[in-house]
Amino acid sequence: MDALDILVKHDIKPSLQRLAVMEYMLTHFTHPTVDEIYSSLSPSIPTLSKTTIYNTLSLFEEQGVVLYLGIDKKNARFDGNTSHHAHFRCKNCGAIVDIFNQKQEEIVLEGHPELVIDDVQTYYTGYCKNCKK
Amino acid sequence: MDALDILVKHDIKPSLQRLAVMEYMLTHFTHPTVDEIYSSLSPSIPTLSKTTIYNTLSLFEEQGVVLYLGIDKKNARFDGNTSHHAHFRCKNCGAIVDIFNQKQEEIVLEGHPELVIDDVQTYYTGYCKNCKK
DNA sequence: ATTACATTTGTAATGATTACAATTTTATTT
DNA sequence: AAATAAAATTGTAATCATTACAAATGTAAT
Ligand SMILES: [Mn+2]
Ligand SMILES: [Mn+2]
Ligand SMILES: [Zn+2]
Ligand SMILES: [Zn+2]
Repeated sequence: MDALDILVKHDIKPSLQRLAVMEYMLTHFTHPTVDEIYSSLSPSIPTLSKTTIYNTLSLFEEQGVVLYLGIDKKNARFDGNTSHHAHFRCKNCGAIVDIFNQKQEEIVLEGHPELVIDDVQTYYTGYCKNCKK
Repeated sequence: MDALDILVKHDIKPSLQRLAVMEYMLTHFTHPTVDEIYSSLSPSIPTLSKTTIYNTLSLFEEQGVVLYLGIDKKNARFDGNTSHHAHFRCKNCGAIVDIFNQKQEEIVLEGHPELVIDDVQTYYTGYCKNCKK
């Protein structure tokens, strides 16, 4: 399913800018920052504004086509993969990698029937292969 | 174990300000922001600076006596309870409550022997008892 | 008492995010 | 097709949490 399909399916009008951002998120699973997305798209869309990236990602998040990740103290991170998975951030190089863990599936919130759970995010922190001494 | 014991045990010199912050964290498990801690302590320590709160929490986090929580987009949150537990944030009222889940204990990172894991944080999001319609 | 070192404080700088009004684009009506 | 209305984009300014830094204060060692 391509960018256009996803936007249409979520009742998001597929403008040039929105399609470009969606396309980017579907081809870059590096959990990019707003700046990274802007820097990458800006050359091909010279009039692009960073505000549009903020607006677009905010809209995408509301509609559930991207995931907001609060794993990075400094910048917001976004994920085009909305399926259930965890994340790992390397304290040294800052890389954020996906963790597809079968046990992850078992994390259900028992003992708290009073809470309505919409979302779960699990963030691991440590050192990646390249950065562990 | 009181505030002084904890600081001494972690090789943190127990200044008046540090003791006050530690004491606060041991009596308020509301996952407070820097501002909340500052506002609460400021009256009794009139010369207190907000920078000291930042410095102190940063030091405490390095020494592992408090936990940094990235569950809130706006402000950093801190937790005086460093034992293994998850957190839930209500989208409406912003309350952050502890989740002590037995299954939580099972979350071990398999299938990624190349990663050195230092920490895991699980953040649930949704609506609390008061806020669900 | 003097000196060195650690901590605290106040202020200024940083920088990501948001607010907002003007402009441009797209859709609807005449 | 022109006019009008609505939606989206853009640029700039404001916000505000956090950090940087140097001066002041407090504490320990000589
Ligand atoms: Mn991911
Ligand atoms: Mn907690
Ligand atoms: Zn790394
Ligand atoms: Zn609530």
